[in-house]
Amino acid sequence: MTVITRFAPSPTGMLHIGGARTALFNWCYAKKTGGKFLLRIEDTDKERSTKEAIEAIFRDLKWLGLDWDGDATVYQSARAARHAEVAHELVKRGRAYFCYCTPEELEAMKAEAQAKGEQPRYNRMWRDRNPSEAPAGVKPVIRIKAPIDGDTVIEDAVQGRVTVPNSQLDDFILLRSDGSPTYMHAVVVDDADMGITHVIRGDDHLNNAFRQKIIFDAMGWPVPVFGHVPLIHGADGAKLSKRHGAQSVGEFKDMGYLPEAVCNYLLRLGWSHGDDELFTKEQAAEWFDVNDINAGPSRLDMKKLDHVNTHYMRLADDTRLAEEVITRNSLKIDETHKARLLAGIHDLKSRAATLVQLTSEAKFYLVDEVAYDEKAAAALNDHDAHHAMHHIYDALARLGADFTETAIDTACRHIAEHVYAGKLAKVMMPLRAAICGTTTSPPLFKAMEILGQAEVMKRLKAALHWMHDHGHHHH
RNA sequence: GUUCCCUUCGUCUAGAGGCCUAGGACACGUCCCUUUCACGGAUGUAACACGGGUUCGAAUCCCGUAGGGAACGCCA
Repeated sequence: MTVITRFAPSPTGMLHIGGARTALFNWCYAKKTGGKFLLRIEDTDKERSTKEAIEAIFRDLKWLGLDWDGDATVYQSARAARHAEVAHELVKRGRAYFCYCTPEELEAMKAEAQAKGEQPRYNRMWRDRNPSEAPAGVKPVIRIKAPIDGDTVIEDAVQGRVTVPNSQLDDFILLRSDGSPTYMHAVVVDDADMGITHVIRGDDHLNNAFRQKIIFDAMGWPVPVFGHVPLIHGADGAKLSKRHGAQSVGEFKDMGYLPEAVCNYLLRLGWSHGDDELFTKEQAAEWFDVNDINAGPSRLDMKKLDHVNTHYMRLADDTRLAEEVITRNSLKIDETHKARLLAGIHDLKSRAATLVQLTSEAKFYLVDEVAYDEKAAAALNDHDAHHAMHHIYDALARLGADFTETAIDTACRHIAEHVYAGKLAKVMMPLRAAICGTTTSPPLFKAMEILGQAEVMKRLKAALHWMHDHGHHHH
């Protein structure tokens, strides 16, 4: 039997991080078993479904590298006729029936149940009643004949055996009075028609699984293997929501996380293969088993995501990262800037946790005039610094064609040795501030070599002017 | 309210009755390296929710309790 899994998002919003993980699990399982991974858009809620959301789902899945099989994506809304057909077939087989209750009657039923402290449930008044007794002018719905006695049991691949007494399940609606299918019904018909063998989804659907099994059974269709994955929570343990910051894949992308890092992190959240921490989704697919998904919920830990991302930043190709930096910048960038950036990116990428950080730390390669941040300004606004800067300027000017990392290093250490009793920091602090406008940077001498002598001397001169204008230069 | 699910360091987790003095990763502390910040290396703090069973032996099996979550629509 070929394994067929699916991801079935409803396009009512952006692709959620939890949804992405579900997709990842389904993708991995299909890959592992040599099966298929299908995509179905559950757009039966016409009020809330949007074209933008559908496109965002495609975009984000592709960004994550999750390719789906099948000639075309299945749109649930396009299958309404088939859903209705199955519902009527069920009536014909005596497994479902028309119900002519009005919304008012249902409301009364609910109120009565609540008054008695019971769960609001349909009282099955039309289950065995002859349709000839139907009131005129009421369009019926179709309800399933749910079993009345016994238990319904699901062997869940994640949660284990789950049993619910049938007394808890009522005759829920399959087809609305306007002829449209309910979600519960549409899902089953689609999963059956698509040949889905394994349903891996959020555990908010665990309760639905019982109801869905009833439909599968009524049609005599094989019930797929269910695996209900616990939801991802925020750092405080509450359900992920807007106040936790990012929750959609697009937001993680904007925050500068690499797709391979997001995949790795998400896969490791709630699933494990021993102590393995860093792996590609292809590697995970080889290891993957639904049984290894954890039954308990997990929390999003941005610090750990940062760590995973740091790992993949280092592995990432220089050109790719340079392009990311350029597109994330609003600066006017020419060929000289690009060449500097490409030469400097290697040292830069091992220091940044995200593309956003990388972009910010690469900025000094891309500007023509350095702006000093607060700490850099403080470092320059200093008597010794001004003194040192003159020494540096003179020494570097003498370097001429030998403006290499090594030569610069030697020159700076020479100054430190002879003027500052060997304290190299006395030279480095103002120099870094002048070149980068910050108090942190990648290895500075190398960066200076990349910038080139002309650019460096220009920046040193600018720093000297700045120091002059800011007064603390009496020596 | 009813039903269902969950519970190992702060977080993600390993763990399938003896391999557990409970392991790894992130975070945090200390030290080393160092031109800064990182990285890296070393090292340390830190958990089986609670209470009963079963067993020679329980993080692991069973039952309760507490806490957390989910579902109960002519929403998906």
